[in-house]
Amino acid sequence: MEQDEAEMTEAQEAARHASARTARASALMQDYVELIDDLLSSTGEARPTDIARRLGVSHATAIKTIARLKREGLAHSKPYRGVFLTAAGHALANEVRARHRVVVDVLKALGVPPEVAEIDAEGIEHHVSDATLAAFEKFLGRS
Amino acid sequence: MEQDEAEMTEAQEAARHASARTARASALMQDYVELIDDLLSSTGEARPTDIARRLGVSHATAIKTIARLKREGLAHSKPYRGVFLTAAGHALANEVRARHRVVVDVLKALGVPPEVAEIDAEGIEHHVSDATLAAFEKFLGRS
DNA sequence: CGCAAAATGTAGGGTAAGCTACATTTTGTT
DNA sequence: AACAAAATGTAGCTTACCCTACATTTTGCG
Repeated sequence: MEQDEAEMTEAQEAARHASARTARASALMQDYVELIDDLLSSTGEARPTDIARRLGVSHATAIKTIARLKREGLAHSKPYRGVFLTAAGHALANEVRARHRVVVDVLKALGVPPEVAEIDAEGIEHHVSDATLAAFEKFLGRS
Repeated sequence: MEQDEAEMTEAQEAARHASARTARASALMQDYVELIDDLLSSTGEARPTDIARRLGVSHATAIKTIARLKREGLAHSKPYRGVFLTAAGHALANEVRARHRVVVDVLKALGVPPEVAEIDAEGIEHHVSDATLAAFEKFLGRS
């Protein structure tokens, strides 16, 4: 019994870490999709160079990651023609942006300075599950 | 002017992303240190196999990461003799644990179910800056 | 138009973190 | 003491993400 419980806890902890690893792995994809969506709606085009500059990486890195986005069906592009999102990519962008906004708002509501809230939200948002997001929304609604 | 402001915003965004990347990179080290500290205080020893099982990775992966901890001055060990933390490692573990607890408490205070709070905190805690942590503590203190 | 600058793409290298498979050492049991 | 099982360590492979350096294509301007 005790052993069963101990193993259960251990398995749960392993699952927690696995979950965090998965979130870390998809965080970059989400950042790219969100940024591409921003660029498309604000300037009409998303060029690798702009993406790279906004993310603070070299354009070579951006191009490689964009290739991965394409492989995963989130974006498409033709050489020298800018990047566009697929329906899946666009949907993901919307989800991510909504989550981002809620996280920033919650942080600010808790007294975190706005600039700091923006910075921290960038990392936090990728680890906020649906259940937590729902709680955040409820909290904001009645605060 | 407008250009300066635009560049400023762009640089800030790049910095935000750089910051998130750094946090992601150190998250794993923190997880290891926290876990090793837990194992040492609860069972008196931290063996690679136990660490691997608790993190949900193969023992080979755990051993490689422990080698990195040693390289970074956070831990030390001799072959077949378990892992121990340096003073720096121990200090980091305490910091990380405190942050973890505060994050879990804040999530719960916001209405996130306890089990979910534990899971999400595992990822979130690594992105909580000192300023945000301070705000969280203040919030908990008066809630 | 033609040419230089900007953007894009490609090649190749580094580190980190994961894995499986195999080798070695230690532990524990008979 | 000897042997099997468990733990530990090593080797080698994969993928991701970052970089610099170089090649190619497009763009824009004189």
